[in-house]
Amino acid sequence: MDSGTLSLSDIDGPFDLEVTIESGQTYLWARADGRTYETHDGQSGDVWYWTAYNDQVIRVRQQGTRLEWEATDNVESTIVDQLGLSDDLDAIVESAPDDPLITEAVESYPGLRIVRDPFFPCLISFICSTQMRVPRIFKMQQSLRKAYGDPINLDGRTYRTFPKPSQLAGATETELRALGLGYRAPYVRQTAEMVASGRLTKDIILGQDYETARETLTEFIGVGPKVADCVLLFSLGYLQAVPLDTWIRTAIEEYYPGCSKNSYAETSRALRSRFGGEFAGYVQTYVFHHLRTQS
DNA sequence: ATCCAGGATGTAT
DNA sequence: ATACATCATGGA
Repeated sequence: MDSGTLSLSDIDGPFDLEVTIESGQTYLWARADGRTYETHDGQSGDVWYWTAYNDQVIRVRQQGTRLEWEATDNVESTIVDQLGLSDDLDAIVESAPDDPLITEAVESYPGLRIVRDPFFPCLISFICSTQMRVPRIFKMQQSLRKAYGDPINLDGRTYRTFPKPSQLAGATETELRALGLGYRAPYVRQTAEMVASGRLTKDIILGQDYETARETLTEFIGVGPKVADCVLLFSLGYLQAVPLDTWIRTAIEEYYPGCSKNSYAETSRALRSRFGGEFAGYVQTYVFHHLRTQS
């Protein structure tokens, strides 16, 4: 086991571990206290969160300006990357458009950062997210770990890694339905096969501009434009991506009716521009979380 | 019981 | 290209 502490006073802008992990942008971190996802008890200062993938377990907890970690290896750079700690959040917030909804959303959740989940787990989790409530999406990912992941030990406790592409490709549709995936079961299996085959990789997508990358991602089964945007934003660092989900579409109707166009691509362009362009995905995530926690 | 959830796919036009 | 029905599951 390895461990260490990251000083959060060295990064640009604030950081809040709880709101970052529990704002519905990642379904790959779990609270070590076993409490339900989205508890929002505001007392997560002592709560460890864990994630596991690629034979690696990571535990983190925040205490003020200290981010403690324990892991199977030295994961400092991984944590900095996955939790968006190298983003200049002060500059991003400063550059956000100045309208009432955005300002209120951004000011309500200081330290909310965009995560960079590992590609395959992010892809699978958002394929599972369609027509599904947030807490259940999280439970589905935990079920996939239990059924297909590898047990891995850290400091006397056993965790399960998120399954690798080959592990999920070997699942049957019947098995996946038994885990409660419903009609998403064949999507998950087929997409896992595609990733395992290596004919469409993360690096190919990363070499493409934003809109091309979104089109390419929809080649995966069960991935439409919205899920593609989520993967681009929450895994691949396309911070201009604005996933158009039901919450954001409602916000468009109420606050930005002019952005409502006849296609996903056009509406996306309009809202992306309205949300400031380069970091529109950040704005989208603040607004999404704000709308969801207000009602 | 009926409705709905961070939508995508298949089919018909 | 665009419109529409259909797709499981569990919680309210």
